[in-house]
Amino acid sequence: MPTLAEVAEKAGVSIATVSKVLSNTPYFTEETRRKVMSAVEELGYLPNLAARALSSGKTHLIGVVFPYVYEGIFTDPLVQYILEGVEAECNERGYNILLSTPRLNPDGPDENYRRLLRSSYLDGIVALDNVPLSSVLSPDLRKNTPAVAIGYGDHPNYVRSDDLQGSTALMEHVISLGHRRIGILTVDESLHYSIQMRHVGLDQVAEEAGLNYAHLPKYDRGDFSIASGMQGASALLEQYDDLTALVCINDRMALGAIQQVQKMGLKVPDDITIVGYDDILSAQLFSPALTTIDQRAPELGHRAAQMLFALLNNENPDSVVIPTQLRVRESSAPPKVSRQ
Amino acid sequence: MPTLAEVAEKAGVSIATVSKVLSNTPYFTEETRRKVMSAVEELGYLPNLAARALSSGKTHLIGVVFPYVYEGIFTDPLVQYILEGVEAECNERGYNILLSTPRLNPDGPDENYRRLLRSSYLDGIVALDNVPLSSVLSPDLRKNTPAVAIGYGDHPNYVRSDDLQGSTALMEHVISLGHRRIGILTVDESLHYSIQMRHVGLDQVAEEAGLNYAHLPKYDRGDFSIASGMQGASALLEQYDDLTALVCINDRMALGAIQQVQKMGLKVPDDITIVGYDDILSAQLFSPALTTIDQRAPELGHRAAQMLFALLNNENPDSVVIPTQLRVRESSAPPKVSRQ
DNA sequence: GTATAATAGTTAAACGCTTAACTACTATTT
DNA sequence: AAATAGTAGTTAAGCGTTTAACTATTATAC
Repeated sequence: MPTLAEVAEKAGVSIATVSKVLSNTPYFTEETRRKVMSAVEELGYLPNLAARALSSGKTHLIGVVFPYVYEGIFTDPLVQYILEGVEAECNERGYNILLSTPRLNPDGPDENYRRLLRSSYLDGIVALDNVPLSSVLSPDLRKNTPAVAIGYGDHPNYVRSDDLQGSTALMEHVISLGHRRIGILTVDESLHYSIQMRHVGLDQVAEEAGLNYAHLPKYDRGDFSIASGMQGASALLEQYDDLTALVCINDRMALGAIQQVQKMGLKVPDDITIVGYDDILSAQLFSPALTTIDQRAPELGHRAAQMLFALLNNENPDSVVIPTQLRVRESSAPPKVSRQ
Repeated sequence: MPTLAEVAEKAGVSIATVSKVLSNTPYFTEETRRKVMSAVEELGYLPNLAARALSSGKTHLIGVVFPYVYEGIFTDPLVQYILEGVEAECNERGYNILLSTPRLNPDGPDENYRRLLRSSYLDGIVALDNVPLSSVLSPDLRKNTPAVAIGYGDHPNYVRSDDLQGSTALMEHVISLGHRRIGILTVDESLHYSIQMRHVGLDQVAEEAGLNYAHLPKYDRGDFSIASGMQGASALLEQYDDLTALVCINDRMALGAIQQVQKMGLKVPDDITIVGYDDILSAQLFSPALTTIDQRAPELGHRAAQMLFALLNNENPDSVVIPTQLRVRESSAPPKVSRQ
């Protein structure tokens, strides 16, 4: 690959002049520009990005971080949409994306990841940070690099989906339909801040309606998967056969639950209401179509990236909470009089 | 950030010695190692990756490239699985992923992307390269960097899904059920090599069964979306109301087609058979569950990455064609006698 | 007891760029 | 006409590594 020096020689100027022309720093003539550009053209010169990074301290690389919280993390719709949003913003500004998916150990994210972050090789970071046990953006890790968190970690700059408002709307919907015997299908809440927030929302609405949330039948050994939704529904209904509604912490578990109760001979929503959270593609396509919460994930990625670039621009952007949208579809209905 | 020089000073040795210790290059005493390591520890030294890249010529960065062929490219299941497979392999070897999603213009991928590739900043590239109009891995672009293509571009090293075998199996399934009046829902084949291959498979099997493929009713203005599947089904059935089967070029169009024919009062599969290609999550969950082709996308990513690392290791890996698997589900059945 | 080889460490060049500091010249101001 | 400011370009230092070439010391061979 040709270097600045070769271009300079061919153009008959110094390498500083070439650098100036290429970076449009003032003080050169049109004549010089032409000489330089035609030398660049002829040689097919391209700047060496490593050298540029070393010299300028800027890599034009944005880290996008998703902790590896479960197998198949890239099939998580949240991940897809965030990636899409961040990519769009970066592409527009000529930045590249370095994708990192650290494995989480009890003592923090993996070594490679920690080195990467602390080495300040990245110009900025957007991280999905919702795992209480091990933050991918702890103060120690992010101190060298501007960062935006998507989630509930304790960061100065964050973008969040309004899980409280979403779960509130979901539970209000179910209760306003007339349901009182409600089962909850969820996961270990220590896994996720946003799940914790959803619980808070469910709890508040339940209490307001005179239900003791802590005493509602609960299956909390799910892992977000369809299979664990089936298991959960099966376990709950075996023990509490009078439930008229199942509120699920995500769509995949809800879809599993629907399949399971149908297998058990119940009709959704006639015999039992089932609702989810996320509004994945299958939620609309499934029969019955799933009542769920759209957390508008594409927005999360866009806003997070915009905030990061504002930060890089030395502005002081405000953190953002993005409201969700209840999608009422076919899987929820008032309880049957006979089972009520 | 502390540098090698500071570590060297603190440890009382030269920077070359520190470098040797850190890279485990022979010829230092245990005593020296201890001094160096404790200096590293105390200062919290981390290598400057830009400097390392400049000096060594290796960035430890693998480019993963998906051309931006349509909006929402990251929700494409193929993309997700490939990303997942490549990430797993890179993570294991301590490489990072640079994600690039070039926009395609008639005269090639966008400028930024071309500069990135030709600048040889990446140690290697895995690219989804299936767009005839504009390769993201043309000889000109990849000449500086080892690369593996996923797709049908003319590359020395590639991984492909066996679209010919997949489409053959799909069409054989439909025809062996007894269907003769078959409609095809597809997209402009100039968009995609793998779509072209699927057409070839459908064609061969049709001809073998005595059907003239070119004369089969065809809707080819789809764009992979559910909506275009609905449109296509509607358009075809309006003109040819005696069709007993619709073969769709991907699952999302197939799911759209099913919804459309149901809306028109037809039952799937009783009145009409509909099959897809891809085996996305919704294909299993949909009711009726979709008969389709599983192209085992996770394998594509894994194999491509393995091949790339073999290349980096100066081996001569063979290109790979990965067989697909027919998934027979509920949406296909023999034609009704009355409509046959 | 000398030649040879192996070990331990240092020096300094190289990677290719950015940019502060400088020179030299021309144009403007007073 | 001298002082000042602006323009065009050069020189050289610096970014933080890696690594080839070197020196110095110690061990081994004969």
